[in-house]
Parts: sequence; C-alpha cells; structure tokens
Amino acid sequence: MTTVLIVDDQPMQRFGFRMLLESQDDMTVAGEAGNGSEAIRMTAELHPDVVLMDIRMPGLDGIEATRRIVASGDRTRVLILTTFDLDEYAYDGLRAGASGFLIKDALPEELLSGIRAVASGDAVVAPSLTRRLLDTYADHLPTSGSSPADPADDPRLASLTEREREILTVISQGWTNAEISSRLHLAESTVKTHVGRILAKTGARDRVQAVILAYDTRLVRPS
Amino acid sequence: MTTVLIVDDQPMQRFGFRMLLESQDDMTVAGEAGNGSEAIRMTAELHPDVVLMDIRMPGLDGIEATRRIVASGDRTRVLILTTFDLDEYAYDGLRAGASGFLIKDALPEELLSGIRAVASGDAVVAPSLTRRLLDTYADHLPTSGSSPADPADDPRLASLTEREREILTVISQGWTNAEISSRLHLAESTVKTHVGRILAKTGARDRVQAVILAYDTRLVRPS
DNA sequence: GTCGCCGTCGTACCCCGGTACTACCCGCCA
DNA sequence: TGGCGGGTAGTACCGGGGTACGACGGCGAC
Repeated sequence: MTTVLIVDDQPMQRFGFRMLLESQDDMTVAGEAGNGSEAIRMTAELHPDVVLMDIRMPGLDGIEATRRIVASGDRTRVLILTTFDLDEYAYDGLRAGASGFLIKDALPEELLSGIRAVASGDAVVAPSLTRRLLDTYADHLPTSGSSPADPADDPRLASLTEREREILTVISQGWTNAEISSRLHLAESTVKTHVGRILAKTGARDRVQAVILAYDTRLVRPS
Repeated sequence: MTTVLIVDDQPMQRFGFRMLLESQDDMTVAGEAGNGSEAIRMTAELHPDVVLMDIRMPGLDGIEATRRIVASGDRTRVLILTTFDLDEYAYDGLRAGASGFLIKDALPEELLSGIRAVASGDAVVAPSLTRRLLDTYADHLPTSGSSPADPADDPRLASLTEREREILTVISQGWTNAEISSRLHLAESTVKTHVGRILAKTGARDRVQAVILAYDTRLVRPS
C-alpha cells in the first residue's frame, strides 16, 4: 500500500487528488497539507511513501519544502506537481531532490503511474520537460563506445561469458535474482546458475563481493 | 491519426505491438521491419510519425538505425523500446537522437501514452532510467553552478551516524556480518542492528544496494 | 559425428541476511 | 531530573541467496 501526502494550498485541488488516489486499491491518502511548513511537519510525523507537492503556495513554497524533506534522510519521495510546465521552478525542484516533476493537466492514469514509479524508487519527468532536458544534455551523456579499458580484458573477468557479464552488470545495479529472472525473462533457477558460475569463476564469495569486483574492473561505474 | 512503424526482429513481438496499437482509434501501424536496414528504408518511404525501435537486432542494430533516421532530417520521431534497461544502451540511444527510451515490460497504457507524447514532439524516458539520469545530472541543471559537494555530506548518507558510515564502509569491502563482528569486536546481533538501521535510513533494500550507494556517494571508490 | 561449451531449467537443502521486537548503558542537555 | 540519541546486545522468525546436483537443446570445433 502506497501512502501519499497531498500538499496544495487549494482545498478543491486537494479534494480532487484525494478522490483519485482513494479510488485506487493500492494507494491511500496519509494526509493533506496546505503549505510547505505543514508538509514538512506532517512528513516527519506520517512518513508517507510519496509527497505530492505543489510548488506555488503561500508561506514556505514547495521547492524549499522538498529540499528539507529530502535532506531529512527520510525514505519519503517527493513528486512535484505544478500547473505550468514552463515554470522556471522545474529545474529547481529537481535540483532540490524531487523524484519527479509532472504537470497538473496530465491524465489521471499518468499521475497514478507516476506515483507508483516514484514510490518504487524510480523517477518521472513530464514529457514536455524531458524534451527540453534531452535537447540540452543529449550531447553530454556518457558514452559507452569510447571507454578506454574494456572490462572484458580484465583478467579477473576474462573467463566470464558475455551473458555472465550481463548478469553481473544487473546484479551490480542491485537487482535480486527474482527481479533479474522477471526482467530478463528467465527462470530463477537459471539466474541462480549464472550467479553461481560467476562466483565460482571470479572467486567472489557472494554477490556483494561480485559487485565490488564489478566496480573495480570498471564493468560498472559509480553514477 | 498517429502512424507507427514497428521495428523488431521477433515477429511475435511485432504482432503484440500491432494488436495493441490497432486497438487504439488514434493510431495505425504503417508497417513492420525486422532489422535496422529495413527500418531506415521503410521510414524513408512511409514517413511514419513514430518509429517503435528495438535495440537488439541482427544486422544493423537499433542505435545506428536511430542515428541515421534522425540524421535524415525527417520529422519522424524514434522511440526506443528494449527489454534491457542497461545504461549504455539508453545513453547511446538518447545520444543518437531518440525521442524516448522505454522498457518492454512497461504497462500498455504507458507505452501508448509514450507514443502519443513522442508524436506530439515531447520526449519520454523510462522511470528507472530517469532516476539514474537525475541522480547523475541534478547537480548540473541550469542555474546551478554549485561546487562539487563534499562526498561525506551527501544527502543520501547525511542521516547516518559516524559508526554507521564505518559499518557501511566495511560492508562495501565485502565483509559478512560475522566477519564484521569478529574484526570490530562486536556481537553479530549488534552488527545486524547497525546494518538494519543503515538500510532503513538510506532506503537500500539489502546490503547490495547499500554497497552501490556507498560507491555512488564516493564513500568508497573502486580500487 | 561427437565432443565440449553455453545457455537454459529443475529440485533439494542449508545458512546467512534481514526484520521485529525488547533491553541496557552512556553522555548530553533542557 | 528526566528525556533523548547513540551504541551495544539478545531472541525469534523467515525468506532469499548460495550450493550441489542433474538434465537438455543448440552450436561450433575438431
């Protein structure tokens, strides 16, 4: 069950969100706040999974509230929701640590799937903003083609097959065996076989040591 | 009416996409291609609004096909769809000029709304990748100009005590709970208490994700 | 042809890791 | 004086991870 705190200064807006969320059987509204200060206090008290945060509010605004909630170290994720997609606050919100940025005229299903994504640790950005972000940063994305040393050439990984290196990569992204099996369309027993062979070949004792090896060989890199 | 070209080497996969798209009254399938070369040729001929592009294909792969389609100057947008949300594919695809990157296990509604967003000139990125993009680039968004933060004060570790950071460090060196207890002269139950608190505070699901976080925050570095 | 490697899948078993709770001691401070 | 955060420790439970098997189809090398 995903718990959501609704933060908006307009009661009618909050009501609409509450109706939408309560209509879902995997979500529940933990509470409502009308400004940033209330949002911070209620988050500390209720520990909701997701805070649905409006930006423009009297008193403490949504950006600053987001910053403090994120800095609190709580597991709560903040999803910013605003009326204007050209809002100059979008970048500020993301920089403040928000897990997402959506526009209020999004379809209800889009909002719901956004909340679910954020609750599970992922992030969402409104398509119109994504376009601008990509236009700005596409040229600066990390390149995989021109990396100097090929991890495959590292003697510690040399005996791994291509498939095994793939498995090790996703292990190093924190996936469980069950997740690997489902996302790669394999049986869990197959995943376990791969993992076992990776450990045997590399000398790692468990998947934690395998992850460390993946970093050391630059098979994966810190983000 | 949005016209879509389906590019995938697996006929059954194409069939599934076709069924889904044709069930929508604002979309139609312009054609199907089984590899990158076909995709380029058919795009030049049919001028679809959106190309649904698989990455892994025999012959010319989806990345290179995307690059050429975008370079052709056509108005066609490319939405990359893959089973694998590995970073290198994603970055390459976006750098090649794709308007989006989704994972095949996305919900049908998510795929459809992604196609509509791309057709209208916006862009979409899978939530799991968006999270990583934000983690990487949030500090470099416009109007930032902030200095590189002190790794020890990373917000994701801010709530950890000194002792907990110490425990996280040795976890990230591959030690088991038993080894930590013996080498630090603690009871194993104490170690478990620390580990549990670290996971709760950081939001990591297990020690593997905690290790990844330790690398990402530069608490530890690849050797 | 057949041998071996690779990728896939299955069963059975055991142990470590993680959770949930409680508990005690210490230093700090309002 | 009491409360609070931090570090330590214990018990009990259970699920996932890792091990040890065996098995089979595809495929390239010899």
